[in-house]
Amino acid sequence: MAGGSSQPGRSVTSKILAILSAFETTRRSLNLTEISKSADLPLSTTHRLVGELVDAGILSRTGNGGVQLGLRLWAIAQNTGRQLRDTARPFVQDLFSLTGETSQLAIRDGNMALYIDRVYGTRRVARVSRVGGRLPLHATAVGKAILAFSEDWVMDAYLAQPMEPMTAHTRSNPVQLRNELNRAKHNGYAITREEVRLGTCSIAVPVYHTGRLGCSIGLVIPTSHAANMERHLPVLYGISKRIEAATSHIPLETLLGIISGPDMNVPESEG
Amino acid sequence: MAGGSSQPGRSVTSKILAILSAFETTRRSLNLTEISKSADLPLSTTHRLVGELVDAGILSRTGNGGVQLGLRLWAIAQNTGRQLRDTARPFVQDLFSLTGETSQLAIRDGNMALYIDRVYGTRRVARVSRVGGRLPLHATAVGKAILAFSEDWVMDAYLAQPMEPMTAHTRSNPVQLRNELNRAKHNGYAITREEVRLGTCSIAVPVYHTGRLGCSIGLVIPTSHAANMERHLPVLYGISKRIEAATSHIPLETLLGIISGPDMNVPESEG
DNA sequence: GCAATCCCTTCCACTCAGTGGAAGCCTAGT
DNA sequence: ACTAGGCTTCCACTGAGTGGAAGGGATTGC
Repeated sequence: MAGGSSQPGRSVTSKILAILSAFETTRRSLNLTEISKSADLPLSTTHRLVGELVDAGILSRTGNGGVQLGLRLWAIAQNTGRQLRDTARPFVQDLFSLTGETSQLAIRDGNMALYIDRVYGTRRVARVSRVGGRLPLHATAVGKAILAFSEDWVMDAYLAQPMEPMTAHTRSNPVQLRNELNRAKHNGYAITREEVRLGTCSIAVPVYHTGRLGCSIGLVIPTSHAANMERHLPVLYGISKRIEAATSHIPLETLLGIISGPDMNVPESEG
Repeated sequence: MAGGSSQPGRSVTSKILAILSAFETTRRSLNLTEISKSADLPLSTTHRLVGELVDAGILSRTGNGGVQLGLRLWAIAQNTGRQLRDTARPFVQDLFSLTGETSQLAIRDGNMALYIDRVYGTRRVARVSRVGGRLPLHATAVGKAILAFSEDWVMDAYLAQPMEPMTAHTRSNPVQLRNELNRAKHNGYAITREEVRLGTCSIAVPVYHTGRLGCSIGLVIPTSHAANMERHLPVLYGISKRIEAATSHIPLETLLGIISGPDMNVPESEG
């Protein structure tokens, strides 16, 4: 190839992924040069690949010479984990209607809580989590619920790795966190108080599937009226039970679309 | 290459797209052989590419040897058109809360209505449209609203091409449809009666953006109580106005993520 | 128990699709 | 007119990608 170099060991597939990943964090449109830097590809290669992806509808050009993710990609990706989202959504809506608080559904994706659905009002509120976004398991209520109610090896593996604090209130000490998770396990629910972001608290409960934890649902509540968050527990438990009933006939795998990426892997033999 | 053949003219990119497209229609997981057939690729090539995509998290393996779309792809794709979805969603929810009927938001994607959001209750109802799915513009109320309230060239171009009927009630005659669209334009809303599927009717109104049509919102109503669908018009107009207000500060392009794919193209000079 | 079927995985010699440096363009700013 | 930044085109080279064929492994049928 030109210059004979061609950065060996990189498959075309990995290059395409690198280009898509450039859009994983930002919601802006990017120009060629930015993509080429972010994907660490020569400009001419980026140019050609982006051109192909645009033709395919995976990416699309904006007016001012930028590039962003295309609707075709979005439409294809909508089929991922559709069963869980389609089934659970009305219940998450109910949760919002009954509490008036931002309602969320999350699953575990490796070491992160992946937000699958989110229902909120028109009132403008500071927004950290977003559908498709991830937050560390130890900082969020839905995450703590996932840790507390999964099989023991999940909590053990998670506590063994370093944990970044997000605010001054975030529990990042393994011993302290283990205590809190055990308490959550005993109580049947998890809470956070300004551990993701100052000004908001949250409360979450697990949703089971065939006896194991499937996902978790929770509320995000401004600190100003989070004094007695536990008043929402009856509703949370009720919705959890209803999601459990509505999803029980669907195998867990097709529900979640299987956890992806670098994983806290399931031990080879059963734990 | 082996055999020296290598189906020339197919870029790796196009092969990857072909594999992803295999999942565009089905929600089942597919096995290698099925993918290889659907994408029209040799089995060994499919095997290698699927392997790479699985490693990247774009696809994921299910327990029983199948493959389905991966969460990573879904998470990346969530950034597409996020502004419109995030902004409009609470209003679509309101629409549902106020009417109790399945509420939808759609945009035009080429010759199809692309469903961007959908809010519905827990009651089991027959479901044709789905988020990320497409239906022909002439068969749906949201589609008719899009045709009726877009610039004239859109309707003209659409009526010039053949239209498939979906039920016995679908308008597929261009003259008849043009009359109906003009009537819709005059009335300010569009309806369908069992034109997508027997047993359901629908009503929709346009949502404007800087004077032009941006998207449309509508309700799907079982024929059994669709006698006076127009009773919902005040709510529909109210919600439309509120979405208009909430999105007015966002440029149309970043809202929609630009229409992709083979298009009824915008005429070169302004029409 | 053996053959048939289906599907997945591995191998490997061939070669063309993909490559990326360099040069050329175009627009905007000074 | 000159500079700077970003986009597009060109093209000779070559190793990444290719796919037919053969090998496994599981399941079914008789």
